[in-house]
Amino acid sequence: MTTPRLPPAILIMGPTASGKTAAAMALADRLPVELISVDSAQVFRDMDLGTAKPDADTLARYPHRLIDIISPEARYSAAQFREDALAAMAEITAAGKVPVLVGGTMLYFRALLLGLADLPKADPALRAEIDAEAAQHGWPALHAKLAVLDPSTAARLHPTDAQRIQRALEICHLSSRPMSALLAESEQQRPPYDFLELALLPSDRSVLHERIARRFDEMLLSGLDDEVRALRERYTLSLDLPSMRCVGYRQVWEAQDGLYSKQDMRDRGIFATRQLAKRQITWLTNSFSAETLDCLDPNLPQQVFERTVRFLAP
RNA sequence: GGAGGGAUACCCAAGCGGUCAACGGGAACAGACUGUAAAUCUGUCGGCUCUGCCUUCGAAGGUUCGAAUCCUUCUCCCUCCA
Repeated sequence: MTTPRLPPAILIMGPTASGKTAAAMALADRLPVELISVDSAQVFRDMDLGTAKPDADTLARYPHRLIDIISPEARYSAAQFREDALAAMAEITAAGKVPVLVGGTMLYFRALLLGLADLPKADPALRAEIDAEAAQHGWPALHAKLAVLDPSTAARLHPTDAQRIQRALEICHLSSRPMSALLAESEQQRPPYDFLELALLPSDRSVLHERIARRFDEMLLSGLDDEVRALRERYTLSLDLPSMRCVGYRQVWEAQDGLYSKQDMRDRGIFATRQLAKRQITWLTNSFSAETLDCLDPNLPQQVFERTVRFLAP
């Protein structure tokens, strides 16, 4: 007796500038699919150029879920993504279509596939308190505190890893249990879908680097500087907001504040994007048992299409 | 033609007689990662037969026990005066 097949879902994962959107559109052209963006930067409204968001026309023809869903003043999270993505997938599946999740935020893919432990959610006030304490005593002091509350987490964190120390302390305070214990108790919960995991990886990283440089120059040419200016006028933003820490936005902002020249800003923007791509690639190759396609192959969209057809029609 | 300033590892840049294979920063490469992830953090980063040795601080000489650091000449770059 065979168990009924789970509804299919397609994952297109790849570093920045790997041609994910083109691949997704190739599917949308010929198959009954709907697209869900898996991108921690494209969730922000009015951040278009720097996040390489598809333009308005493209989005009208190829609607993407989870793009333009929050203000640049707001914060998103992996847990929120999981919830939103699962809701969207259920809707799409109920409508008889196949969800296609496309993007480059590997933590979100991970959260979706493997689930997240039952941890307390972020508490901005508490984080502000912890930040204030860190400003006064330094992160190593907070790391020492954590070593008392949650020795095993402290042991695996470096004393300067501000973000993780903060999160671990936050969990201790909110749940009065150490993060390590909560994680140990959690079970993996893979959603009820039959996933096709595709990884778009470059066979030659230097070619991807060239592509990133070209694309960043295009962003600058098409007015990234003005976009950041407009954002700063329209919203109450600061450099420590997740939106303004996005690659490109941060560098343009700092150049506007005179921290360095336009030329330096370009270089820094390109380097930061390269680092980003590198981290994405590392995640992809280390964390998912995905089928790899070469994102530098000009036939990539066609390959993704063929692979998907084979998957959907066994 | 004259007067100054500068040449340091892949790049920028500190050092100005010994503790210098040479502070920093960037890049590159590797790694960690559970509600900030386009984030945050770590390691390596001249060569080797690697608790030591060898070759490096524009080039060649010199002074000194000892030089990237002082002197001389040369090459190249910048500024100013003609």
